[in-house]
Amino acid sequence: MRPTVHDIAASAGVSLATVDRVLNRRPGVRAVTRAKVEDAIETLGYVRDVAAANLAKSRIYPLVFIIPAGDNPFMRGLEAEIAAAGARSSADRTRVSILTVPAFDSMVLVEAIDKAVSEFPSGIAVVAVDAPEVAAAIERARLAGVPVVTLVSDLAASGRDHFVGIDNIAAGRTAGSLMGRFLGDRAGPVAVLAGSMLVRDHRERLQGFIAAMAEDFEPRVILDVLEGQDDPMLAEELVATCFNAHPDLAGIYSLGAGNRGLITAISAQGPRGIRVIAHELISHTRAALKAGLIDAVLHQDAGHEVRSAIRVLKAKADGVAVIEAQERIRIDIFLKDNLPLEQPGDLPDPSGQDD
Amino acid sequence: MRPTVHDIAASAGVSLATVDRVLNRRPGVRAVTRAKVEDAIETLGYVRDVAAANLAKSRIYPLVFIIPAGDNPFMRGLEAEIAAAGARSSADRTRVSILTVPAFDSMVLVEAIDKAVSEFPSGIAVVAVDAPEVAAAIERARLAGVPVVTLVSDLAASGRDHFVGIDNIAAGRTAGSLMGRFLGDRAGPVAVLAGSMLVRDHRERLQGFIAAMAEDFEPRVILDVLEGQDDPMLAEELVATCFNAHPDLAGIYSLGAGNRGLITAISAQGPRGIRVIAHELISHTRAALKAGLIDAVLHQDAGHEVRSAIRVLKAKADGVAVIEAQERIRIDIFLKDNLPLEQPGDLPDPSGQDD
DNA sequence: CTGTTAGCGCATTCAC
DNA sequence: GTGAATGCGCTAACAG
Repeated sequence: MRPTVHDIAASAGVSLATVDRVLNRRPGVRAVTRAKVEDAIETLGYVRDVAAANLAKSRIYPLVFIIPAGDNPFMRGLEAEIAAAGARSSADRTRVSILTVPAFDSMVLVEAIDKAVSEFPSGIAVVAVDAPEVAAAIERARLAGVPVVTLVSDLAASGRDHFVGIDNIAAGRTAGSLMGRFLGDRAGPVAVLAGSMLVRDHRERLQGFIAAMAEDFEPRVILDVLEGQDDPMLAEELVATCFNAHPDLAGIYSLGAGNRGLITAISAQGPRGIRVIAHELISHTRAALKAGLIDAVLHQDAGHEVRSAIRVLKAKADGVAVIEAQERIRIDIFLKDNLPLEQPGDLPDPSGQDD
Repeated sequence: MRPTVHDIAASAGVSLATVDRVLNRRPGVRAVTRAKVEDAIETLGYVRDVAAANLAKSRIYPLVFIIPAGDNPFMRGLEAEIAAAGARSSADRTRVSILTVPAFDSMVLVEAIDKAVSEFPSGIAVVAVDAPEVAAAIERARLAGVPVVTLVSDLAASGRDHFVGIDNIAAGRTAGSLMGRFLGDRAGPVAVLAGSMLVRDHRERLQGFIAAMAEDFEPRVILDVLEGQDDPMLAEELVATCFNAHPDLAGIYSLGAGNRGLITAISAQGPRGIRVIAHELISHTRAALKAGLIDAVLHQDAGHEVRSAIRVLKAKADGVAVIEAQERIRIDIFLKDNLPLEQPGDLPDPSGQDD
């Protein structure tokens, strides 16, 4: 039987209240008494029953997720996963709320963070915008004692407690490595379609892609990056123009969220054997993968990210350790041959817009 | 505030004990009373607090893992992950024990299952051997009310509650798809190195590989499968012989656990530009990936599998639902560019033997 | 500074 | 058939 507070109280010759005080590092205990108790804890190998503690405290963990608004399907899928976690929240004593803010607007994001902090939640998960004022806001949250994790897009300089997301440089390298192997001896330049070079994820993916292509394969021209602003119309136009300008185009790496435009442009060209690698498995990319229009899709599992963020925030709030391996978000690689079954709640595309 | 048993007792005009009886479907309640209570449960939207219930019951979940003995590094890594979960077991009210049995010996496995069942654990996870007597043993376990999940290797006919592992046909298809793309226009046959065709996982991977190669790419000779019995010496010999017999060999798919022999044989050949795809990320395959001797490694995350098995068994024991998406074991694809950081406890290779 | 007591939500004796 | 009382391991008033 595991030792309980009673056991350590008896062993140390004190009362439950005193044991509780040292367990929870509360003041009002003499150093000697404290030492006796800590000794007993040590020798008995006591570990606190968190479930019982939470029961006694009637503790719930209010958690705030701050994510970009807009019709980016990945973000909407993320939101759906957060909502799904919220529906399960009674089981894990958690209460999650979602704040959506205009994408890429650091000032509004700062306001949202400050507002969230003012309500003293147990933790905040935020899709960060790469700006100093945001880092400062996160810093304020931490000073207020509110754990913060960055989600999907990191902001290391902020001193956030943890980052929940993939290694985007590695993702770019992976795309480059696959592209190099897929192309083999085939000549011709490679195009890169991004959303915006102002976003850290996109920059890092590009950086990794270029590095891997350069290090491991024969020299190959990589065309100037096309910035589609994650807008399907613009992306389609850019890609179509690129096709015309480079009839010998060998491959395309789409590292952002402009995939519907990309797919439209590729379809319009007919089969030219161009190798295509894109990011995020959503309905459009899934269909294109099946149809052979896209060769591979790199992906991050939004459900995993949300569950991980919740586990990590709870752990930080309780000051306990997490299982590192469980919180590592994988760079999933999907070919048409290892597609997971489509599930009802999976990354919906509610607006019928694009990604 | 969530409704509690008190609320529903008050609402139904009965006592706590009666509420408890209908909650736990115990006899001794009149139909009318039961109806009243169920009504209150329904209208108040009561959901039981499992943590509190477990506290009251002082419940722990004894879980038994039955896995193959021997020096297969994947299995030893699996064992390490089970042990790691055991070390954390106090947190989740779980107590895991490990039974190792000789590999591929169905009779001993049956004995182990029956023995485990006789101690009435909360659940059993077993790396199944594909044999009818094993299916029968699993069936007996379920009749005894003990939930069973198959781990890594399935046995669907057994009526197990759940399978924790990857889709091996999809894994084979994925390997085939990658191989086809990696080879491109390059001519030459492809070899397949397996452990044994008596094992279901290996059969399924081969089947998927051949199907994908045939469906999606130009016709290509796939040589007769080499059965290395997961023995490094034999595997090396078979691969070396194959190299000599087929100077134009274009690729090798290693779908079993004979990778050290494979790697030795490839190294001995010097660079011939042969495309190699293997299974399971362990120290040898990791090194070979970095060195460029292997192009890609398909992998299943043993840590995830163990944690999933525990979650599923607990859920089955409590008769509650699992989060499907969380329990789907991915076919991880590793290139040298997306290798996870090597962690101390990761898939050790304790015996210095092989895989 | 330290101890006593009640209670978190639920399960389980025992009476009635 | 049903209810009252006690306790699981822990925290939080409130006394002293």
